[in-house]
Amino acid sequence: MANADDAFIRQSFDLIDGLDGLSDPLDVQKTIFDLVARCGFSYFAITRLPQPGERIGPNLLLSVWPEGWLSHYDQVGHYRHDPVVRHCLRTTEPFAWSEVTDDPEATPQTRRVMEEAREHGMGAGYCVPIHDAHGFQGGISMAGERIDLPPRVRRAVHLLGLYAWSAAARTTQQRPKPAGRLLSARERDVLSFAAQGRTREETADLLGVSIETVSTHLRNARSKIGTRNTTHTVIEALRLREITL
Amino acid sequence: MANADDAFIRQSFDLIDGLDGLSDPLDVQKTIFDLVARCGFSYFAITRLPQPGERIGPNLLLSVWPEGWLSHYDQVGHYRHDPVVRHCLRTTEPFAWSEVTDDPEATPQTRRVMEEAREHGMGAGYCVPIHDAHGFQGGISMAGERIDLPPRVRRAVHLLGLYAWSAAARTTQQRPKPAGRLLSARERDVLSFAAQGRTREETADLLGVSIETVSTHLRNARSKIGTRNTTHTVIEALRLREITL
DNA sequence: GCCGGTATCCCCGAAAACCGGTAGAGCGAG
DNA sequence: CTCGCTCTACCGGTTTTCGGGGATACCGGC
Repeated sequence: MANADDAFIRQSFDLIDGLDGLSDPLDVQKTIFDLVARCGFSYFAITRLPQPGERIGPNLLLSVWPEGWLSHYDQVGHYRHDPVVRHCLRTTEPFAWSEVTDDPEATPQTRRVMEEAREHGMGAGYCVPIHDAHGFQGGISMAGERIDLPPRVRRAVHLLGLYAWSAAARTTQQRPKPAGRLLSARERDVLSFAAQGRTREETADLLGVSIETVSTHLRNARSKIGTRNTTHTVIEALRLREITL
Repeated sequence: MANADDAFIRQSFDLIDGLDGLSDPLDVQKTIFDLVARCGFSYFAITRLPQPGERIGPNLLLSVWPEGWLSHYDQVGHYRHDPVVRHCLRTTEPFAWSEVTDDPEATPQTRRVMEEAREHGMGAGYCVPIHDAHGFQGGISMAGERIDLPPRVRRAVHLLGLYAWSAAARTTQQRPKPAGRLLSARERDVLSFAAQGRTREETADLLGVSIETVSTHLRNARSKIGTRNTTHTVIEALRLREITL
């Protein structure tokens, strides 16, 4: 049995090396599904974290998922109560669904999500949360009637999930990489002053420009980084090392 | 050779399973060092991300690191220019130091960090960035005169890094959590949300209190820390380690 | 020469944050 | 049992920021 496990691990590692070369998302999907199927899973899904109010549907990167379950899931709004999603926000380590269903503070809605999943042929599952420099980003879930993963296979699945995510993200979305510096010198200036608690007016005086100019710089910085207000922008700019204290 | 690699992978997986049982940080350190030494590394360090303005020193969790290099690193303020740290903010995948030193926009300071590292016996290194639900948290670096990691060994090291981090964080932090003695718990809550770009109204909803209460907390936090507005307060609270990202 | 990015400036209405004062309930320490 | 702190909540008025339009000018690259 241990030999079978090691064989699986070897295969996983080979597959991970192979993922880099793929450019068609369907190839990635097929490759991953072949492997998770060998662990006894019938389904898998790689998904981004939906924005508040958004549905899961448009955020699915790759999936082999029960017919109807996804639309039902979105329709009912299960996302907000899904204990698996909740747990992803708390941990970086992969976990079996069964580990989170006996949550002490489980609500009726929470229980309902899991019951209905079972009715769709997903009585058990395993989830790998994905985090990056900006926090929780999504996850990869595998599901079937029942699962039985030996510890070392779990590790391999963990690693597989991480690279599957990268491959899925890479092949399904063509995003212009802001390789170099994201912000202009002036934008960094105004954010530095903002970090010191300066108002736009003060910053304008200190830089010798008008308050509208400062506002424009702040606005452009917001839209570049994709933040919601100045505070958020300053924090993110700090994290991106665009500014220092 | 492939057999040696597989043997290493098996060992790594066994070690990962064993980490859970350890409670003494020195055991963790010894176990990890034994393994990384087998890959040809002479040093390793597991470190948290320092808060802005802080030094690396107090944030090292576990390390076997060249004498003098750390203090020099802190003294010179290398941290702010270290290309390895910079790269950790952009990627979740492990990388060799050599991959980031030929950065097109390398500054003289950046180059100096790497040159001085080489003089301390660390001509090459490999780094596994660590991210959790709150973003970039730290990393584990391995270094030596020269490295040569076959792809599958890299994967194993990646996984090892993730679990080594967990074990290091678990065993080393005896947390006097009331570290934040200046602000109240609620004040820290509202500042954390503010750091995420939430409005007072959103924060009020999320905390289940009225918007006036949130305003009061923000006001009190401002007057306690002596800051000028919310942005300033968040930045200072971060520096004071009252909140984390 | 055109285009994209940058830097500058302008306007205006809506939304949010700030300010200062007030105040009851709860709780733990002295 | 006070005293102090926290958490909660409200009010009215002022200041600041946000959002979405504009505009002009410079510069560098294809």
